[in-house]
Amino acid sequence: MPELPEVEVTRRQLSPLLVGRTIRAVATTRPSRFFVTPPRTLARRLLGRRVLTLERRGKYLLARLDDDARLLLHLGMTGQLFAAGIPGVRLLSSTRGSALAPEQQAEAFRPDSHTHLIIRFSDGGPDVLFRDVRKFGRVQWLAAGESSPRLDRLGVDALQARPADLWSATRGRRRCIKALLLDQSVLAGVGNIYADEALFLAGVRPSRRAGRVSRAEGHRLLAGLKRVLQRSLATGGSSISDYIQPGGGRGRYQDERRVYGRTGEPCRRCRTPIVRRLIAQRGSHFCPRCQS
DNA sequence: AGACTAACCTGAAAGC
DNA sequence: TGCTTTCAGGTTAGTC
Repeated sequence: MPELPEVEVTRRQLSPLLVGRTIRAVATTRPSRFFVTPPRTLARRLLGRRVLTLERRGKYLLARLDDDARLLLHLGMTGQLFAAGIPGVRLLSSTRGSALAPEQQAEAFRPDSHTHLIIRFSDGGPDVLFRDVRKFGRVQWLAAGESSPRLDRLGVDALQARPADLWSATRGRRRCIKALLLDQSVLAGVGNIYADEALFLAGVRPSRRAGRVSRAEGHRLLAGLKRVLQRSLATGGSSISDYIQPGGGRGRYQDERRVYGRTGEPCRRCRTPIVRRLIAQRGSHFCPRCQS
């Protein structure tokens, strides 16, 4: 699922497809929760606007427009932002990424019922598409100066966090450390995969009470978190379920996972089978021997 | 404060 | 084989 690295990879690849271009047409699917701003309103507001910047805040993407309005995007669980006409996207969007037949790889994506937003530009170049099978993603238009509770709630971006940020958030807290890591108001951008990976690197069980995490462990936790986030960024993110890059490529970080989705497989450090348990209402993976 | 639940959504996987 | 049930999870909202 898209977390900080996937969203940042998306931002980097989507930037040149958006920034500096003027919107000529907008096509959408029917109104749904996907559209925080109703599709017709959205289309009206975007028409004729030029995109000035594309930035990331936690798992959100924020496009600034030339009228000082902003377009807020969230990929949710299965969101895919990409350029139209690139080969193979439809097939790559299926889970598990089985091997593709060569003739299928050359097949270009055509908008389907899950393609909720299509943006066309005045330069006639490639369209930008937002596809989301489960519709957990969000699109919202923000007027100039309009605040957004979603954005305002976010804590420090996980890549910018300092040990003191995590330390102060854990002091005296009874909730488990995994829940705290997933709390976007504490560290923005962390999701299930990287929380589990970071906890493994720090040797801390996801079920441990946050207040019981020592200063040294907290330090290791944040260092481990940044390490896995940076490494994932460098490998193009994790293409575990539906994530694809705007250019159609797949990330490779899933090959480097230490615990996430490795239930029953041997721990890479001690060979003990990785355990999966429901913690903080999330599937949580850890090594029962390496993490305490 | 925070644990828990429901809701949203669909396709894959598991169950029968 | 084929139909049915379960499951996955980011975020918000609401209850206790």
